[in-house]
Amino acid sequence: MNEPAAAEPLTGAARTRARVLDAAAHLIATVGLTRTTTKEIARAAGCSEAALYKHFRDKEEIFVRVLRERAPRLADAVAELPGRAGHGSVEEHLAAVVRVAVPFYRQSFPMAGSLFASPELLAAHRRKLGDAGPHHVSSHLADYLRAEQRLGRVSAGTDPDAAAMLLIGACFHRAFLELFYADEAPDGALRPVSAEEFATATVRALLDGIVDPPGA
Amino acid sequence: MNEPAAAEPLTGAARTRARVLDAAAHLIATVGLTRTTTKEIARAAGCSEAALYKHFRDKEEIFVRVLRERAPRLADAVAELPGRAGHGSVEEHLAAVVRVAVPFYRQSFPMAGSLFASPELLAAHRRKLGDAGPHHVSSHLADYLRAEQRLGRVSAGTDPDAAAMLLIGACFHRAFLELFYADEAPDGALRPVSAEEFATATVRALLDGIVDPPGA
DNA sequence: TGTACATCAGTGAACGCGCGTTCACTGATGTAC
DNA sequence: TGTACATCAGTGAACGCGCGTTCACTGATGTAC
Repeated sequence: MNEPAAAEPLTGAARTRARVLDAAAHLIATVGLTRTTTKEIARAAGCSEAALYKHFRDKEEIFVRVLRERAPRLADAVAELPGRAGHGSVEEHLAAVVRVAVPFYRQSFPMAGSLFASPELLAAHRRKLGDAGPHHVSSHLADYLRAEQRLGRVSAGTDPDAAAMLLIGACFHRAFLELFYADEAPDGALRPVSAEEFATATVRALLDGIVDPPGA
Repeated sequence: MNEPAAAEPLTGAARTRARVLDAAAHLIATVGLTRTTTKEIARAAGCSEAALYKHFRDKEEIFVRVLRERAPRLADAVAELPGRAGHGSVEEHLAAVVRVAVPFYRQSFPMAGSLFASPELLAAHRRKLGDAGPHHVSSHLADYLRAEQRLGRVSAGTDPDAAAMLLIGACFHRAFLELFYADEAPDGALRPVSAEEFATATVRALLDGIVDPPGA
């Protein structure tokens, strides 16, 4: 969430506003943008449709606010990583990224995907992204790898941007596949099946590379 | 395309049908699912709205047929790769995959993303995917890596599924970023900027790994 | 303290618009005899 | 060959529905005096 959860419970008007955003975010994720109508939002938020217009100019503003105030921010979490360079193991840090990133993308995908269903929403959203754009995830991860590289814990020949893109990309694609197949994944569609095994196997593959080094 | 392009030019009814599917596919990719209405499809296809219903039961059937008959099939291209194991270089084969996969995903994303805007469409589509499901891309690539592994050109310790997921994931994420930022990418959002450099740098990072092997 | 007024979150009912769909119909092509 | 009929891709106009939005109004809360 972009705005910190209020310490004291929201009251009155602010509370209704928050319930509307929660309801809209939940509907987008579950029944999709197409069926997230003002009527359904109001019903889920427990207010009248007319009440929506006391808090938001129009329906599009509701969606834009959902994206800005209800989208989780993976980038912030990854941004802390460079500060941890040199402590713990690189492998463990990267596995932690995978464990966070896959559920994050799985949660964000329906909302992000719906953006492509209406490009005007996409444009409105993109312009208002400051340091939370989707490319910041891999670029912060690359920063972390550069820091470890300076410490000699990542090999000098590594391209940090490329390595970060490989890892984040794998998480992104994994999340897509999990969503796409929902509960009816055919055998082998998700390999490995368990999230934990996916994290360790993916990180290992990234660390080791897939060809034997010339000197071996 | 799922169905082979007819050698002889389509005539009469079949031609109209094809134009409707082309028009719908183009609209989804450009203005998004939300604004792909029957009126717009008809206008783009050069026929009346009523004519749509001579060829398709309803609007949903148009979308389903677009997905089945107009979605390019990356999986088929990658499926040929295992047969090439042992010829050419591994690096070059993988770079070729990246060069094909990024534009493929960039083209498919709006359509796939729109699926998440209406889950009923997603379910209808998923059920009718035979061997063209999105997970087949990485699983065919894993098959290729296994073949090279048997030939000793990929190291024995490599996990082919994990390595394939890294590479395909990077392509998938790259395509997403290119679309998301369209023509207004902030500095550093796409690194490297050129598609060719992306292909070579990504493959190199995958081949080499990012930590020095113990014996080095 | 009581009274008068202002503010504002919230409502039920109605509005108009654009959507997907259906209707009765046309005109071209094919076919039987 | 001509005539009668069947088929079917295609049309313009209309339909009803559900959508986003607006309307006049209510009732609770705050405030001035």
